[in-house]
Amino acid sequence: MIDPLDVRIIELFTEQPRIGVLEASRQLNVARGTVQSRLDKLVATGVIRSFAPAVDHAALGFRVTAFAFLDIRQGARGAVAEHLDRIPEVLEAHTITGQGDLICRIVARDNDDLQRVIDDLVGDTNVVRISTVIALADVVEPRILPLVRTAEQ
Amino acid sequence: MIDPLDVRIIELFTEQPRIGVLEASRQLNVARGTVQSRLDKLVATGVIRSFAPAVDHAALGFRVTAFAFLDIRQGARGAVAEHLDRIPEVLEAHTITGQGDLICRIVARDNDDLQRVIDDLVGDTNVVRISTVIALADVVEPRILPLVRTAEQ
DNA sequence: AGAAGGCTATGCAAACTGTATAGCTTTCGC
DNA sequence: GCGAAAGCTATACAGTTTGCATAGCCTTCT
Repeated sequence: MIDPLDVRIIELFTEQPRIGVLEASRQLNVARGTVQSRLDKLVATGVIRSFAPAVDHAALGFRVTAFAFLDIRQGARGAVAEHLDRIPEVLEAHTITGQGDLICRIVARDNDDLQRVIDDLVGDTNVVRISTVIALADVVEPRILPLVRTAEQ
Repeated sequence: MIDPLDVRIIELFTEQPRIGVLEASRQLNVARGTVQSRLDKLVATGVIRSFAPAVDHAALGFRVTAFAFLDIRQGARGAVAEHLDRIPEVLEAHTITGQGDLICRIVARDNDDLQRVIDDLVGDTNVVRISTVIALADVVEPRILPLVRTAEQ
């Protein structure tokens, strides 16, 4: 799937994103064309999804993160999906196994604002029930490099 | 906080990350120095956390995503954090309010592999109980732009 | 053994970046 | 209202990087 050089390339661009292909090739002691073709391949195979800037919602003023579990009316998934899609504070949502039908990651400016967002969520009559937990501290910061290293070879 | 031009810059670099400052300035009809200073400021204020490549764990062979809720022994948060940190399949973890002490996002190659990861999680004696839900479908793909737009001005 | 694939090394024109300067306009505080 | 400060435009230039192409070498697969 990916080899050690791929891993090092991903690590390097994660740690020093503005580095450029040429400088990367110098630091890795490989030819520039190699880095270029490896990068191209990583993008082509979907391993690297994008080089989009990572935006910090906290820096934008949305300091509260919460997870919401929604029970929805049977067969209403599509409608609920549209509803969720219209709420910017919903950063992602998945259907899940087990009790509850959906899990959503939501953000808000503060706890009062979170109430507004939750009210917005339950404003859809297809949402039968909602339970919410607030994320307090990041025990493990969002990361992917350790996984990349285990995927090597 | 951020103004419409900042939003357009973030949008542009999200949609066409390899675009470069010069081409961005052309598309936005502003001077190159403006884009450059705006970008610098967005990075300096932390709104843009990084330009790291976004790695797709599914493309690496980790096709199953799950959320695990851990009950842990009182006062053992630090120990558990270290434990979680050593498991590459734990992509993030937060302490949360309400029942349960931690929520983790974990990935695995398949359902069997998920069992292995869960076994690894419960291998810590400080983990009293764990319940897991598997993410089936992405109802709302991870996103941030809608939120960025609402943060404008 | 031959073919295919991947890496190295090299070359060149075109484009981009970093950095700096000067002028213009808008905004802000007094 | 006025001066100061801040932000944007426009321009300049050297140095660097990119995109693209080519040729040789080595390893792996058939």
